[in-house]
Amino acid sequence: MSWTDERVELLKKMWAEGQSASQIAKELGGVTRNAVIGKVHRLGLSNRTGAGAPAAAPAKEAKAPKEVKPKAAPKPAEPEPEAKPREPAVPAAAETRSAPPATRKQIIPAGQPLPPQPSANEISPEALAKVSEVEKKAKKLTLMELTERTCKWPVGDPATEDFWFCGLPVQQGKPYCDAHVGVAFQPMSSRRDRRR
DNA sequence: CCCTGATTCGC
DNA sequence: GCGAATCAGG
Repeated sequence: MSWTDERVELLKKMWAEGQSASQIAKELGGVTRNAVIGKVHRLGLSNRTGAGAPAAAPAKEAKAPKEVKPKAAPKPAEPEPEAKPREPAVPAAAETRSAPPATRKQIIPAGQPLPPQPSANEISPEALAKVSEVEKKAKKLTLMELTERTCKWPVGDPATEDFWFCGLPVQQGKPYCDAHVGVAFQPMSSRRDRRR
């Protein structure tokens, strides 16, 4: 596979969207994430400086255990005369980093406080708070978009438009992201069996 | 162990 | 230019 125009464009697009190199590699196919990263660098867009992203470049030096190669390459800045407006067509799949959708309507209606799963009688309020916070950042994936590494925590009512899966990166091994693991796997404290 | 991007360097 | 190997970190 070679870097055709289209492939490069897709690469640029996805990189701009904040996709990881490995994800891009998967999408493109025929390349590894290393290839993607290498290309990204060659294209000179290693900085994912999108909108308002703080480009704090910490000076990290002396990290070459083998050879010190002071790469004195005076590269001031590349304005990149890109006359290509990004189409914000789909607000639903908005990225998380730069455009927080301001006032998000409360996802969980008061009448139906209990989200998905089961009887999480008493989960630490902090965990719950974490969840509701995370849900704002959720990728909001559909069933088909889930992968082995996306949080499969369902949010909302399946019978409604307001239903999606978290989709954030899972905590290694687990089926859920960090926050949802917190409420999914309880310390099994109050798991008292009521005698029936 | 899973992942991330960054860098080097032989090709 | 390309990207595997490696590095450095989460």
